[in-house]
Amino acid sequence: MPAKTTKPPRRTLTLRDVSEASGVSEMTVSRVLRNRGDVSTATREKVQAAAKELGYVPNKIAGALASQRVNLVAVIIPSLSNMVFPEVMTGISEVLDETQLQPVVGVTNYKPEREEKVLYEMLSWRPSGVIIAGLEHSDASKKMLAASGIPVVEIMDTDGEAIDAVVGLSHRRAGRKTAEAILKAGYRRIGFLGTKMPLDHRARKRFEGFTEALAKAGVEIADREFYEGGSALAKGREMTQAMLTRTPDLDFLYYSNDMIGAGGLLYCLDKGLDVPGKIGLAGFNGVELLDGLSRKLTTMDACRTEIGREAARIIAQSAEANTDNAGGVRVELNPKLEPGQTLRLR
Amino acid sequence: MPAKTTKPPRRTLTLRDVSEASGVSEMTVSRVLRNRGDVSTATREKVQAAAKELGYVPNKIAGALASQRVNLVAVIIPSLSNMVFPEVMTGISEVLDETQLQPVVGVTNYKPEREEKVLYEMLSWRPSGVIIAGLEHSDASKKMLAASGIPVVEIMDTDGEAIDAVVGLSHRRAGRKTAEAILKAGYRRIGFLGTKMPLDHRARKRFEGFTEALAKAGVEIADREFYEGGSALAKGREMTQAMLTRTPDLDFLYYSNDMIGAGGLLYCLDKGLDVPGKIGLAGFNGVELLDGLSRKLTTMDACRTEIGREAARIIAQSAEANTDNAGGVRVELNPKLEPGQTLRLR
DNA sequence: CTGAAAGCGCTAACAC
DNA sequence: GTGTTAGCGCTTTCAG
Repeated sequence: MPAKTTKPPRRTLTLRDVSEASGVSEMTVSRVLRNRGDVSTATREKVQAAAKELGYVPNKIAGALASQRVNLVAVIIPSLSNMVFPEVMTGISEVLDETQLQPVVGVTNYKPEREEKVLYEMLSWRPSGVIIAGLEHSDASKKMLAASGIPVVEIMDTDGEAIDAVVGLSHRRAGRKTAEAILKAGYRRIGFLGTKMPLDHRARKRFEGFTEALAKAGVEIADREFYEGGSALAKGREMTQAMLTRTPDLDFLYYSNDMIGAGGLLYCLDKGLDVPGKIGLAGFNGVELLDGLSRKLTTMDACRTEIGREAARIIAQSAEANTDNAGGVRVELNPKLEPGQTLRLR
Repeated sequence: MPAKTTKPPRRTLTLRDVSEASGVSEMTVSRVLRNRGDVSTATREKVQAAAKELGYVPNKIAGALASQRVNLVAVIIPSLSNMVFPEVMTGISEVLDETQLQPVVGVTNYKPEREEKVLYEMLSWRPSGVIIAGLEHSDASKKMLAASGIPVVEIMDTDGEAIDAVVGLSHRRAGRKTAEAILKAGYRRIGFLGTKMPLDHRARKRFEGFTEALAKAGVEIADREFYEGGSALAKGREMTQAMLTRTPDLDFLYYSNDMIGAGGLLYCLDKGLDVPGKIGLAGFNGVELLDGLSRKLTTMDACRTEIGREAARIIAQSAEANTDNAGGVRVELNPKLEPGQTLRLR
């Protein structure tokens, strides 16, 4: 048995290996592999054959260091488990697929300190741009973003100060508009059901806009209930039951998202309640997933795919122009209430 | 106006900047920032202060190139929009959060050529390991994985040949067990509803196992229906209606996933059908999201979180040991049918 | 069309 | 405890 040896560092193939295998200089091999500059068809084919034969995969780390270019876009979002962010991702991918850029996602779980860490990690890879959810960030995060020297697009929300570009909608206004529609339909005894998370700023802003619009009409929220964790559908059901038991004379329930709204709807239908006659319901998001429910929930589409697309477009343009910011573009979408079948018509 | 100038290359802060700002050598600054080696508290603090003040973010590209170490784990999955992969991600993150490793996800949309491209891109960043869904890959993909010199864990499925390690379950067996339970409950006129995608190998294997077990009992699928795209809940509803209209004497419907199963269940309940007396239903996955339905769907939990956790553990161990593969570990989970309330008891 | 030389920003390894 | 030196694997630049 041989004496104790230090493990040889594992090695992967390099340009040099392809160069030697093909008898072409490293530089020309590099040109072929990147489709840059003119290379004769003969050498091109020789190189490609050698690379494929060896199973060579270029080392982007070295390439990025040398070229000072990294075609990654950092996408920082709070969660992947509710339906909203995967749709944003779809929009982003759709646009970036047409470019050299690639999205890389980081998930914060709605925690500022995690956001800070994720951001730091991603920035340390020197991406070509950042798409980040929300306008609320820790001071350190803001500083990093400002100092990053790359385009930054904050998405989802427009109620607040942006660092660079923003694409989203006013959740305060969304809450207000929903309240107005509910009042106009004649409902007056209104309950609110939402997430407990104080860090879901957008849900908070919708709630604020909602109560504000009610107040203007002299109406106050008659009851409220908050939840945390678990299956949103089940929670919506439970919360609705609890609330209607406690406050039986409610005639409308506003949910902070469609999933709990759907749970509430199922509960009401199971109980044989007259929806939307006796009691109306509304959610928020426009989750396509729920299209198969017996009755279409009143909601407001958060335009998630469109937000993703637009943010990606802004990044792609800035990257192309090689600017160090996104020029402070501001895109505010203005979603309408989709009446569905759980809000009575007047 | 100044003469036309070439844009100065944008520069971010480097170790050198921190070194100059703190009056400490680059090497020592590097040590402080990585918590490596002994550095006096005095210099440590000087350096940290300078770094924070400048808003310095280290350049991992350079670091990775120099150290030949990249603490990324490539995770390659078909989709983020059904509920299954986000849960796998949860399991992966849970375990990797305890380590230096970071997951980076790539999405293939069930397309082998996309998988190949995503894999190539990810391998070009020289990750510490790969977690990839399924056992079916293009030859080129298999070659790349084999040549990568890093641990590879294939997840979800165990019906086939693995490249290195595998963590999953036998979908063929899952289909078989479901069929056996259905037969045992006395159902005989059975319909199948699933995705059209020929590339969802796991759904295909469940179907194969299912029909195989039925055949053994002399039973044949009485009707079948496949869908593509759109809201799964809505599709489940539509397909169920179509099938029950076409073949009214069916007494059981097996769905290839819980979402369409839920759509079917909603349809049956809306129609006032006697579930599970007159007609039984079963899905696959154990989607927690659906817990709030009026009746709990019979299903089989695919152990998604556990699969993610186990795969991550294997990668973490291999990375720690600095081996160039995962040692061909094989973990096969064995989920049981969860009877729920849409399968009649005998 | 092809090649040679000079780094990119950091860290390993070793000296002091 | 701290500094010095030599690359990591590629691309940029410039010369043929």
